[in-house]
Amino acid sequence: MTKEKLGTWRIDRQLVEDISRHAAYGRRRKFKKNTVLYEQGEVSTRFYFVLKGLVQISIFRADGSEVVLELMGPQTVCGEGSAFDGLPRFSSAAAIEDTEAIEFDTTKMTEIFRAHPEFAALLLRVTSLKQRVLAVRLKHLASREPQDRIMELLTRLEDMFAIDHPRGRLLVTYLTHEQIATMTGTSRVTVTRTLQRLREQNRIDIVDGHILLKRRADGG
Amino acid sequence: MTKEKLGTWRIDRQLVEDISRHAAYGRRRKFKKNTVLYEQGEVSTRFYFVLKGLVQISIFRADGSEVVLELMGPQTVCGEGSAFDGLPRFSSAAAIEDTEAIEFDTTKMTEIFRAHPEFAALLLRVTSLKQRVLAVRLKHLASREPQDRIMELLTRLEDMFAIDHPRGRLLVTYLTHEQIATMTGTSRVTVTRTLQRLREQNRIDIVDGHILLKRRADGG
DNA sequence: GTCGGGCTGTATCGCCCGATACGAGACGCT
DNA sequence: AGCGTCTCGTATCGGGCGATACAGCCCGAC
Repeated sequence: MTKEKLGTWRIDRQLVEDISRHAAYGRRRKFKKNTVLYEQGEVSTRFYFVLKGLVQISIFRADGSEVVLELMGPQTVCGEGSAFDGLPRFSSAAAIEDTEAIEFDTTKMTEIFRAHPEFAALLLRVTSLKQRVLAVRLKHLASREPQDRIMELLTRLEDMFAIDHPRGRLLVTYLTHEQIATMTGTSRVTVTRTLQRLREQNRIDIVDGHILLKRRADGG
Repeated sequence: MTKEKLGTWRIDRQLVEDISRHAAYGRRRKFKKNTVLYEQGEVSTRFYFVLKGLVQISIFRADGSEVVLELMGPQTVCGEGSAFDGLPRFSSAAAIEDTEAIEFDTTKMTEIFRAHPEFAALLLRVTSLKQRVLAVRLKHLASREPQDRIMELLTRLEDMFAIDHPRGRLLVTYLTHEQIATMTGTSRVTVTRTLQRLREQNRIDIVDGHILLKRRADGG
């Protein structure tokens, strides 16, 4: 249970059901651990609805360094951005666990939309949600303070993956400091230092290796 | 001509024509300078296709500081993110010039999509393009180096708004150092210093107040 | 057990950014 | 001309982050 690998993204149950209902427009595919779904730079009209496993979405910078955008777990959509705007992939997707996904192709989408306009609305909701998360991340990354950057990630994970705990909310997702560093654009050492500082500020705690976001602003 | 206020966003001509063709689904509205199109936090199903003027999209952080996402000039779309996912606006939009726009409402969209599936595909292209730009910005904001952050903005503006010049590409858009600072999450002083450094590195030049991106890797 | 690898916690050092302040120049207004 | 406003350039100072290095720990492999 502890340290089970989970994603950093989730969509609401209704949306998942709605997408699943349209699964027939795509085809089921399997990706072995450490294989690539798509690669930054290539042009493709395909996108994916992850059913099982874990897919790491990352952007490689000109100097070769990697920025991890998300870890997409089951019931998430990825690759739809570049599939719909027709431009080269701006990110790479690699299965870091054995993965199953439904692969959709946008080339026939206009026809599908005519018969099933609700599927179009659905996809618009998904791309809009992604736009939102990216914008919110950007808001925090605009700050140069590591604490802002890291807390943004933690609160986002709280929204998606936390369970209740007597002293607050416990993050089910397990991430190493190294992973947090690549997702927040800081160094590993700074992540350690910052988490330490947050503990001193009584805002978080570590329980069995997992991060606990303490309830705030209550006399305790 | 110099210092005319322009936006920081543009979409290709074909996309503009396609959207204009569907203008009948919305209604024309005017916004006076310094009025608000929508505000962060509110729930709304409306989005806008700007025809004339200039709209500043910004996110306000918890401490009150402002991160400017974009300046949307004519022939750009804004507000579609929150209009389609149904969640509170993650950004605010304010007309900083007298502005005319077509206001669309998403509530009747499923019906429209049935008759005009190409309109759905169009909107998906637009949201996907926004997702792309946000992701690319994120890639650079992940770096803590002001030079990366600022160069990202400049090259993006180059793609959208530069004209040819004997020594490189001249940015038509005029931005004060202060504006660049709020868009890149740095301080005004650092923008000045960084641009100075870029001039010393012979990567940019200032021509008549406008930034010139010098041609690179050519013996000069 | 023993070894090795991955992760976390610290320490030191250098550097660069942010905060702050002030002056110069451009421009508009009266 | 005189004034105010906006912008850019530059200086000082303090702090904190990145780079680097190393120690302790856990855990799995053998």
